[in-house]
Amino acid sequence: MTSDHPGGARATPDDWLSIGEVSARTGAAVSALRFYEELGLIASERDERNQRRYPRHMLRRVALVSVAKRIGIPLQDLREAFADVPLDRPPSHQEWQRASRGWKHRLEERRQTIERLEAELTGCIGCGCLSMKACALLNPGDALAEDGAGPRRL
Amino acid sequence: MTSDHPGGARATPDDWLSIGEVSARTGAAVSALRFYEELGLIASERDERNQRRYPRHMLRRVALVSVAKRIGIPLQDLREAFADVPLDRPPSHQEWQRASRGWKHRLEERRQTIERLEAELTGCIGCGCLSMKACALLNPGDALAEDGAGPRRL
DNA sequence: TCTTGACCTCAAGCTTACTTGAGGCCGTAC
DNA sequence: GTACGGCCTCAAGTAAGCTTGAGGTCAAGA
Repeated sequence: MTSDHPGGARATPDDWLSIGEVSARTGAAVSALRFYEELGLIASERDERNQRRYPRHMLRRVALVSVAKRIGIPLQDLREAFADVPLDRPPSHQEWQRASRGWKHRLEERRQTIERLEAELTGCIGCGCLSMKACALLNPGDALAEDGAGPRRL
Repeated sequence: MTSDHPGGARATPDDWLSIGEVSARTGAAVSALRFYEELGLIASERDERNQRRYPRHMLRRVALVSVAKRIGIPLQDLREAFADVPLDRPPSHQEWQRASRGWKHRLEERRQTIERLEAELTGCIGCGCLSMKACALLNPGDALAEDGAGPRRL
């Protein structure tokens, strides 16, 4: 999708990127790209020399993978989130939007978790974390240590 | 744990938690706790039967480890961030504060990364991500794809 | 007395996310 | 023509973060 509308054909030669080009432009290692392909996270076609050729829209997928990696979300989750976005053609605006929204939701969750932790840690800084019972960091939402541990030195 | 204040000594028997107790109260698996100890992230003493005994303040360290894990920050980073906080005694208010602040900073960075990504993804949703050049997601701060890929539709 | 449960060690195994290495093809530059 | 760079495959290795398994100790309950 690069040149202007040569009209018609979906892919003129220039539309395709080699694995090295994709690597250079996304920052992902060549070996990582091959690996992502194995996982079905991205896809490529082959040229007459059996070399991978990537359509431009694949850059976006690679970027998503890098993002997931950067913030520690498992690639498997990414796969699920973008399962409905086609790999074999540029996704439609709508397809992309739908998946993006789900993914954004995922990011929001992640951010909120961190925000909560930040707040808790701020509390801990304030209290010096000497009050173990009150420390939210110590009681992460679920298993509250409430077995009457008795007084701690304050 | 559990009984109240037998008073005085820094460590009356009741002040110490078994590995099973720590596991129950932090949610970390027993095997994980042993692993964290190997890494030097937490520490324990032994009782007369060679079983691990954890001082209460260790719960906080375990909580920190769980947090790091939850948000995908490598344990090695945690180790560095809390390197100056002693393992062999309850950290002083000051020691804890200093390390906590560094760690909070780390959390903030993480959150900001995610916020940026969220914003970028929102942009992508808005634009349908058809404009590759403008897509921040595709150009994560560094390697900009500026090789004159020519106009894209839209 | 025997069993059960909680703990111990050490070694091996597993998952995720890749990297590295060996061996080989092809096209271009010197 | 040969060296080089970029690509290919397949297998093995690596690092992080644990879990699982084998084999053993000890104390308390039926």
